[in-house]
Amino acid sequence: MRAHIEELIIQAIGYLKREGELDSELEVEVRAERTRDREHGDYACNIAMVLARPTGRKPRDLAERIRDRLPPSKRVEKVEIAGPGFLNFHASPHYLRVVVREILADGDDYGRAPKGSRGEILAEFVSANPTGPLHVGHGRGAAYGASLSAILEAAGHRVHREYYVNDHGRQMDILAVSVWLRYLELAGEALSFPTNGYRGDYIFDIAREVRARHGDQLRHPMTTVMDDLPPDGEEGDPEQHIDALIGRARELLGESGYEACFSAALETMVTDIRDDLKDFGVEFDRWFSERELESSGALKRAIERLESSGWLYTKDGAVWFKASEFGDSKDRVVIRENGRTTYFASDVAYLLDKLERCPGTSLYIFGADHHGYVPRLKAAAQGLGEDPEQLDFQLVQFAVLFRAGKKVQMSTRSGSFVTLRELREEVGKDAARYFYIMRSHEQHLDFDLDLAKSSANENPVYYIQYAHARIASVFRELDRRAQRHNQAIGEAAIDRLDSEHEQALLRALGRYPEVIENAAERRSPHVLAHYLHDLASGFHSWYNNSPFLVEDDDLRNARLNLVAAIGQVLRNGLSLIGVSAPEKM
RNA sequence: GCCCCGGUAGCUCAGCAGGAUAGAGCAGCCGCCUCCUAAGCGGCAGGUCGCAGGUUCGACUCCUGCCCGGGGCGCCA
Repeated sequence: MRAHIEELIIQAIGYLKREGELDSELEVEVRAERTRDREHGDYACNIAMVLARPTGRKPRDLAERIRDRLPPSKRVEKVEIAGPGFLNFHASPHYLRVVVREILADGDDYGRAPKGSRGEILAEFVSANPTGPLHVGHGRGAAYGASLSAILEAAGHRVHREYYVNDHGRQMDILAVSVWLRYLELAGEALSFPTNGYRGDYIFDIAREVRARHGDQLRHPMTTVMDDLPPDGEEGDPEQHIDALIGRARELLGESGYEACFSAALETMVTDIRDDLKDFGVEFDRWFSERELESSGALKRAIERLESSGWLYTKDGAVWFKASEFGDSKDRVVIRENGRTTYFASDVAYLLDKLERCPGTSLYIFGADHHGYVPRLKAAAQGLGEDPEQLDFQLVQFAVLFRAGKKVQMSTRSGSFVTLRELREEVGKDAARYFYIMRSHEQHLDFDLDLAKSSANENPVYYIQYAHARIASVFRELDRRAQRHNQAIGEAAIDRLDSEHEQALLRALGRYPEVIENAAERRSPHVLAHYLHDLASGFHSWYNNSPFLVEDDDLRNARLNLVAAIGQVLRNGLSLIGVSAPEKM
């Protein structure tokens, strides 16, 4: 509808240009917007005020000229000029009639643009290191990424969802060693666990598995393990200690023994994360392994590409990328003095791989703490000879849990953090998904656990779900009365929906496709969450105001059409944000 | 020091590609179940849109500076 109105105005201006009323060179960007006040019709356009300056004419005069030239439209009842020169468009009854029919006909597809009608997007999100279970911070990225991906898809984009698995670096080695040490403990060795090791209980679980599979094969006496290692903790450097321990593990276990610990840890963690996310309604098309970048040659290829364009140089024994040439604050090391590639090198390789596979947009969804990556990845894109505009970064701010009005403290190292799984078990998937995205992702989130768990009216999730359940219950009651909903009769009598509540609901339903579009463009699922809350509110209000199951066949069926349409839109919207639409509560 | 978010009603937040009287939920107060689920509805009350300049016919929205809160700045991952 909005696009339709904009088109009408563009045509009107075109006429005026041809008639010489307006300078044909004049550049105009027409934008219609939803009015806030019903008094102002349904859509308003400020184009007359915008053009007043360059043309040196009075806005109201211009507005009249434009109105006179507007092509007729069945969807527009009247156009008024108001205030300083707004063009106010009132939707026609015809348009409102069509809305319900369209929703009932399209069903689950209502509000969905044709697949592929917009560009292709590769969305990467979560990508948490597989060194431990997901915590509540990852939860927000997961909920946001999944909801946004679904919305983008509904808006017509082709979307690829990817999780980048950091299965390569030092953290993974530390994880493997942690597992091995716990294994040794289980085998009966006495040891003091390194300060920087991973301490969570899940490490024991993995160690038990390793032991079940390999028995005592990987056992070495602690005296050998610790022999001559730099000290840990207070009197030493924990970093040096753990690195030496990694070296020792490789030495004693050999390639295959070490790999046993490593892959047991990796597989267990990735599987655990995958299951966790699946239960959260978050699924990926691809789990992209960092190690694959090396084995597939992508890493080498990316570095060569930077090299051949002359963006690499050697300093202090390391190879650097001239990121500062492209606006990054400093140059970045690609190959370290010790010959190993950096994490950044993998990022560049993964980026190259993404751009080769997806010709559209590479969407990065990061935690806000990663904002420093933005300039360096844009620099990388340019260094590769690609367009940095293809990269889209969305930074998700932190979520802080509150219980009984107090902040819930989290500490990652100790292993006593609140996991996503725990959160899900406590408040449920629906509430968690909704709460995570109900606020703008650019906004810090106070996650109120008590509110999320509350089954009272203050909980917005239940409020929306309740509207849907009530709708289902209306049809159950109809059934109980042995009556049938006749859509055709309702459609013929659609003009009977003339109360304020009904008119407002028709307008709200018609707005849904624009909400999807807007939420997609702004990368903001919260826009949809708010809309659904609004729609539910409109429904509850109507529900209390007038009965649906009335004697009058025409009126009853017309109202049931509207009720069914609202249920459909609630369902469609909720499914995009991963919240269920219950039939009963 | 530099960079990124935010500062709107008592609380949590919408609104911000400039527009017509600044919105919602919660909390507070007052009402509504012989009726399709009261997990609901109606009403009242509540705001110097952090502060100061600037751009504009018009600024919560854009620009600059400052103040306050959160986060980030590695040959770590």
